[in-house]
Amino acid sequence: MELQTQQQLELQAQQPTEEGGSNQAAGSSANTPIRPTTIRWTPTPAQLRILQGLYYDKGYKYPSPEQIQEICLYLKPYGEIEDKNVFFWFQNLKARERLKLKEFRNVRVGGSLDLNFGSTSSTDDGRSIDLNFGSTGSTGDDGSIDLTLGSQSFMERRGGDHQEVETLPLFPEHGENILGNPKTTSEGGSSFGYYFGGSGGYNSGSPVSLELSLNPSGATDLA
Amino acid sequence: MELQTQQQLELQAQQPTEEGGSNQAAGSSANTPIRPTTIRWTPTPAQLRILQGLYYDKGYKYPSPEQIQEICLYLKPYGEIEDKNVFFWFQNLKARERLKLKEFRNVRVGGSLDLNFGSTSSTDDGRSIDLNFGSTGSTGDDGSIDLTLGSQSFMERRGGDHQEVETLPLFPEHGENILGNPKTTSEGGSSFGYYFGGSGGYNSGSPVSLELSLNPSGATDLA
DNA sequence: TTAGTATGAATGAATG
DNA sequence: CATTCATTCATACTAA
Repeated sequence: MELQTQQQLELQAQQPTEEGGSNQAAGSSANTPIRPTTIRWTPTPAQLRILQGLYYDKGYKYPSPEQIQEICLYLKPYGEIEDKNVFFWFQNLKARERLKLKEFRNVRVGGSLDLNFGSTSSTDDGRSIDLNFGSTGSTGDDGSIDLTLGSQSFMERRGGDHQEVETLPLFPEHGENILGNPKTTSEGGSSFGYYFGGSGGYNSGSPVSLELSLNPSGATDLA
Repeated sequence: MELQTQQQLELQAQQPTEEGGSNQAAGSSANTPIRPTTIRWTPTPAQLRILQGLYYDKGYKYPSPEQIQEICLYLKPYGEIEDKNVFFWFQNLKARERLKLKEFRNVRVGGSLDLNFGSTSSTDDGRSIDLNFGSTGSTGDDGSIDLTLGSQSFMERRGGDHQEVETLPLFPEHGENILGNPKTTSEGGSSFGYYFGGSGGYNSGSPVSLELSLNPSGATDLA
């Protein structure tokens, strides 16, 4: 892999997230006699299947918090799970797919590099998660390199591969009001656009004489 | 009910990150061919403590741009930092706290999760896990959701230990705070229990009167 | 055992 | 303010 000098100079205690590690779905499957010493959540096969089904089959790429919760609740019977697990699961899956696509493109340009996808090493039997790349438009290998991704606004916005897959009847929970002109958010608050813009004095009449009274009792603040 | 074994495992804290060594020293240097260490800002422990102290202890949830600058200036000696870092930090913390709370509040789930994707199931894949959930209150455990939301869910703060923020020597304890809610949490440091000021922006001209006394001794930042 | 990989978790950054 | 992207760390799991 493209493992670069992975140096961790600044390490921020990333830590435990006191969550019960108990997994082992109370579910039906009797397999997966995993050790009960799981710190982080590990989706049970059933949960995984369902999640993947939602993502791939149903096309739920961007579940809202409400949906996340529903999914979580639904998955509860299949094993210990929390909202954040679902949340992260979707986040990660999206991120990794995007990652792969990006690498794929790079590889293609470079010439022929070996990339070994697949081999998901899925201990599970059934479902094979096939990652279908080249979802964006043509994907024809006719040699025409069409990186029609550019022309993003001003700043470079990452891959513009938003799903927009299809309009499937998602959760019948509540109709999302799709306003044609959702520009109703009154801005002007703390958008801090001036940080980037760098222009404008923005010295509005907010003379908050904010004074930090610090008692630097020991700058070399021992950790 | 899913009774998760609350096994508080002893987490080894990797390594005590020295705060003094501010990362990303690049920038000042003319041109370091070396790989720029860490593109994005990573708060040093000291900075983190201070920020958390401001947020939790003092209750600064909506720092004005001016305040942000002050904070940033104050944090400078503790490591490389910019205004936008502070801004983002507060934004993110607020957003995530809110999300966290949202999950709690949201106890109302229709339970009508419409995921009927039993497609590849074929006739029988060996597993007897029913993937058909209907909102029709099936007697199964899927339809009936137990609203056992007693435990913390979704994005809990990392690390059970909230660090020793309480001994924040800086920041005068003025009874006044930006939003008027002197949470003044005790040593607990639990962050819950905030009120929503509304999306109207913070109160300009906040009564905060901190005194800025930058300690010129940038010794912390060992060169 | 160690190494490598897959992936959960966390968070800074950014956009609308 | 909400949502999402990107990057990184930490760990579960598998292979050599």
